[in-house]
Amino acid sequence: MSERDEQVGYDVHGTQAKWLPVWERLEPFRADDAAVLSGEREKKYALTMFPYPSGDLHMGHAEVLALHDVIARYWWMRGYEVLNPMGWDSFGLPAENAAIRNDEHPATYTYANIETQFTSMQRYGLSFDWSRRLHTSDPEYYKWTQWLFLKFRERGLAYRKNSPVNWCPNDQTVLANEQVLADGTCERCGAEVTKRELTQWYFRTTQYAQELYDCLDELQETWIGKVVNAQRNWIGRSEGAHVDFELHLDGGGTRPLTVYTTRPDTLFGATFMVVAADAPLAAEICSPAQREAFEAYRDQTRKASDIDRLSTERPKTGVPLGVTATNPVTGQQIPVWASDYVLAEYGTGAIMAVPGQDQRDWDFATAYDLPIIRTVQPPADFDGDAFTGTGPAINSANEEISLNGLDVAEAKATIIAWLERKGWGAGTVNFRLRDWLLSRQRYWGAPIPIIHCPVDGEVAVPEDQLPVELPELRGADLKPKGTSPLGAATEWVNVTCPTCGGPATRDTDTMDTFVDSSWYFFRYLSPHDSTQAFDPALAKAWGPIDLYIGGDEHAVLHLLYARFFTKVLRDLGLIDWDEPFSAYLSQGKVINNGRKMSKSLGNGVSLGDQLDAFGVDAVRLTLVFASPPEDNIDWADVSPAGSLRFLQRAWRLSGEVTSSPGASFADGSLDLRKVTHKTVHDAAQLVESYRFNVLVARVMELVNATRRTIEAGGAADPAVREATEVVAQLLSLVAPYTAEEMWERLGHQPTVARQPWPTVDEALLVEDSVTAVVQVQGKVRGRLEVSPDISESDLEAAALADPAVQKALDGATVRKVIVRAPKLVNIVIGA
RNA sequence: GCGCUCGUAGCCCAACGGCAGAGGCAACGGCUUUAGGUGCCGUCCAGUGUGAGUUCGAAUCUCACCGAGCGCACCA
Repeated sequence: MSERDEQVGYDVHGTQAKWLPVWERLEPFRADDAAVLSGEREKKYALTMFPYPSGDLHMGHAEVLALHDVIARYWWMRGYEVLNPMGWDSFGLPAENAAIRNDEHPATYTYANIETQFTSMQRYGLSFDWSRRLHTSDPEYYKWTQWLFLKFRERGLAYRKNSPVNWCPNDQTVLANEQVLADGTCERCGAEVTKRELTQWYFRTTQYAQELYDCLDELQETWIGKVVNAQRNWIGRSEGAHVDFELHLDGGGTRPLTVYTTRPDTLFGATFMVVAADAPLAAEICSPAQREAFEAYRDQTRKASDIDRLSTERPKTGVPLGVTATNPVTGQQIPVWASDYVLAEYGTGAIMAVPGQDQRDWDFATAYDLPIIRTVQPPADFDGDAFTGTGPAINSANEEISLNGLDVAEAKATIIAWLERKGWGAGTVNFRLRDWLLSRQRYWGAPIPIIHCPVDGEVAVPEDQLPVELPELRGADLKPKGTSPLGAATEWVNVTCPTCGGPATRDTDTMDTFVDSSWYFFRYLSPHDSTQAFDPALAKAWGPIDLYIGGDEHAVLHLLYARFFTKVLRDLGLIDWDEPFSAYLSQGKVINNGRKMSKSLGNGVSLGDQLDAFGVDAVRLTLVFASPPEDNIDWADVSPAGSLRFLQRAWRLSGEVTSSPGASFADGSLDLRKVTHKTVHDAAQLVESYRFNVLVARVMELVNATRRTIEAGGAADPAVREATEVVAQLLSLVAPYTAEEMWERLGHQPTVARQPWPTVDEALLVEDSVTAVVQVQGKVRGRLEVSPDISESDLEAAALADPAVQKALDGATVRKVIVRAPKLVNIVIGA
């Protein structure tokens, strides 16, 4: 016992040491599948993002775990059967880099850190069902990651293609689009990402683009808005049209050149075309005369990094391809150019350029002196370049069709219908979302279960041979060399083809670790099942997840991938719901002095130190109380010492209650009982709307009210016992050790956390009297104590009779009286 | 440039369209204490970023602007 503990009487660390083993023995939070399968109890599935084992837990973990635990514990108290599992996302690069540094196996680092984090989580007093613990790097787990990959491939949702891909020169591996930040750097290490042409595995996420987009509407209400918004932006749905131009090749002959445009209404203003310089199409159609210039330009653009390329400040450059195309509405021959401002991977990799209505095309046209035709009438005072606003169409007619005078929306519909009739185009929808590149040239991940055979090509590893386990490599074997380290394990690589029995080789890439985490919440359902990835009956019973809590950094990455996996699993017939996370809440960051905590700034706060100094409960309380969950917490603004003081005040109550357990609360004093029941009533609403910080404030009020009653000589009042028991119960959501200790001191058995939610006596929620405010012209001029069920006419009469109100009225004419019984009267005066 | 979210006491944050303050931190004062710390009691502090609008009434709804955070961005 520290000196401080001795003086205040509350032994923080002793209390922790006392209850932790009791809870381990009682296992109060084990989820009962049978109760849910039988329908005996309603289910709740609480999930928080599982951590990567990169060392011990830090403040960020502490926050999300504390928030998450409030809701899980609340559900238990409300009588639900709660599935609240935890595991580790344990494949990934840090372990591999540590293994190289220390000349060891990545598993050494990984599993040591898992044990450290597990111990810390246990001490942190969380309501996890530890019997469902999993690690994605266990062969028992990644066997099913591989199995799912094969299922996806059977449906054509996993495929290999050659394409320019994002390459991180530091991590020596390819990256998915989602892992490259907006500034062209690696999401993981910050290195500048370059491009490489490689044959890689992809998941066909684009096949689900429309559904992933549409379902966001139903998530709008229950997900935090900015995440839905981020996903909408990332999927990037746009409506437009495909338009076919006839391309005249240099050697004679024609071929169609299809473009995607969101502005088909401006087709009459298309004065040239641009093909992405790095698209194969550009090389195919380039005339011999322009070939040399084109190739020089193309090679130069390939060398440019994304950082340069993405700069919108950069002047437009390009080279003519020496061919022309026919504008289908004007019949004009327009030149075809190659440029790097058109992206090969978006749309068809070619555009119709309408400089009159598109600033990029305008810039290009002015740089190369190409014609500009306006097809939308700008306002008289418009003095910009391209006019991208709406207005009537102009210069847009031929013998067959005229758009002139139509507004943009009408013109679009008209021209699309016409193009469709002519067979020259069609309205279409396009997405920014690309397929998910899942291959990685690193060791510590799930091997891709494919065998390459010179005879049979790509062959799936037969299901009964899964998992394809990682070969034993360590230390220098794992050094990045631009190709997968697995390639060096020749005994592992060289196999016989499952189809023809001839010599063949394994695929040497591993899967992106985001694949592992895209389905872990299914594995929690039956984590020890060796016969299937998960039990569909349990998925039906427990799913979908009722609340998912995690960090914003996964707003598009993990959350989008997990949604994609869920939809595919549904189409595989394994589940019957469409979205994995019914509600999503993102927690803010824990910062210090306005800055992100970091070693270089020297402003890091050690979770372990805080726990040692103030105890688990005070740290948890501080994190929950500091702000709404999604706001950042600045550790400089909060007071764990203040939290500890409050816990001590609450704890002290439990020692001063002199009535016996089981005392009839009905005999207690009404004033305190009303506060108690109102607090319980409001607490439920506060938890369900995730306003945990306000919940804590309300418990503080209840403690204050109870203290006042005791000071007034009410220690034996049953209302004091009732209030203190409620404090213990509500506090168990946030400060489980203190709550359990209070519960015991009040004469009860553990665990307080599994006590049913206190019953609210509705009669106690009704006030005897309320203060009605009387306003004159919206300004408060008087107050009346009235019965809560006073009639509107009585209240109006009382208000008008009030001397203070009479004075304020000063004989003026009452024009109108608004009565909102029992709380408010507003008197409107004047002519 | 487009989009989403948010601006309330010195600070963190509350407030079904109806009295701007629930709770906490900090500060200050008192009591307790040899002292510091702890504890208890009390005090101080804003008219809600700015400007319009809707309304009997706006922190709350609408619009514009300013500022902050986040997402997307040469995506045609």
